[in-house]
Amino acid sequence: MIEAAGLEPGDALASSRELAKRFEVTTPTIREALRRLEATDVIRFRHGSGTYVSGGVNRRLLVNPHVSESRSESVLELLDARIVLEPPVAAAAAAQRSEDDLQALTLSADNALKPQYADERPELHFHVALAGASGNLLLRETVEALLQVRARDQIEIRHRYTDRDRDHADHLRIVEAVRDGDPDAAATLTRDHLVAIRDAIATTLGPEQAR
Amino acid sequence: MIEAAGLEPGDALASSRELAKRFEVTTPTIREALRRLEATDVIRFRHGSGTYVSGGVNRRLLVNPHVSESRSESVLELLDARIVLEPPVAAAAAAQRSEDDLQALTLSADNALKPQYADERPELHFHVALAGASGNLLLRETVEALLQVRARDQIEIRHRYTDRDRDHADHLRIVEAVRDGDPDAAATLTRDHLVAIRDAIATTLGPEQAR
DNA sequence: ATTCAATAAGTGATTAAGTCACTTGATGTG
DNA sequence: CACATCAAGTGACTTAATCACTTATTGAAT
Repeated sequence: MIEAAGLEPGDALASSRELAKRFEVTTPTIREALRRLEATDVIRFRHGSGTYVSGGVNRRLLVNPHVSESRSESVLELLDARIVLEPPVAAAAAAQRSEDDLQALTLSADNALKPQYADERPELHFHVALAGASGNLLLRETVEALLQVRARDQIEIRHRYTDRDRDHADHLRIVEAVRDGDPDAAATLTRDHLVAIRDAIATTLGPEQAR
Repeated sequence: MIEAAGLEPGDALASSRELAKRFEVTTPTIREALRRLEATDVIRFRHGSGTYVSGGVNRRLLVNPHVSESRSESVLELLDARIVLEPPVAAAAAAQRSEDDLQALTLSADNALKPQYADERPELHFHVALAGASGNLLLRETVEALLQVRARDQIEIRHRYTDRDRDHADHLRIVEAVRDGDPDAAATLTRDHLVAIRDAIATTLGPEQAR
């Protein structure tokens, strides 16, 4: 129904009672269906207000909200994965980038200085914008999903361990490489950037957790 | 509760009625909670039998089951993404592989000839096993998730367009490179392998959809 | 002794009608 | 014009059932 009506994030759904009538079931049954959609962030409930379409409608990859962090491994595992995956994405961006992508990239590089927005507006996150510049939506979504893994830790890291000026400088260098259409440089700079973050965290956590 | 009890995939949960008592809510409310868990494949219902823990408990990345394929892009987008992401994963596997990984890899390379199992037992899928050999669980999960995107199409492709003998030969060469601990070769062979599949599909679909 | 159909208990699926909690915009007052 | 009040609409949840399905047990026929 959301698709047929062409609803976009922010739009309101009909009320549970209306939906129940329309689909000829009772409200508890409708709620079960809606709860499933809620779990994958397709919709969101706002008590007393209504049910609204959320960002998940356009997101194919997502992080399982029901897997607790205690069940998953260290933050370093995540950064290791990013070190493997993101450099080639940066290279693809350098090979494919359009004018619009470059603009969005520059914008997000500046926004990196105020990380509080990045959590709500993923498109402003530098690494997401970088993946977006590859022109492949799925790559962008993959990076976006990875950044949601252990999101709490990642925010913590950005706020505490990261040298923001250095981060910004790194980002600008990557943007330059992408603008120049230099895939190798983009990949190398991205790798170095992530390795630096990884090392900073590894030393902070102490050598015993560094694998 | 699943975590606290240490339940694993296949284990049964208490009945809705029991859960309702235990959490001091009524069954419709319990059902809403369970539906959320169902949406991310943490549990699965079997009418008349019970509710069982499913594979999603250990899966951090997953494909949104509520985003229809019509809303997403072409299969080629997916293969392009895999061509970017999987070669470096193969390289990481060549750098890190353990004896166990190599054994699992060889096993899955043989199983590639009977693709029907791959859909139910992801660990037997060659590309998943390859990512697993990197030693990084998150990389494995990422590849696993990508293979779930447009799963129907991918099965179709494996069954119709793929030259199984050639596939198998490609896989064996990749295994060799990983065994030799040669990251560059592993990456190149993986890229070539995926590009070959991409090209086969692109020509089948016709040039008009090849971007 | 074995096989197999009937059965009963347990489980998920859904209904029905209602109450409570919260949000929001309209209303009216100071 | 600012601000408290109110009412309608919405999600959240309850209660007490019934229906549909699975499964292990039972018991009769082979």
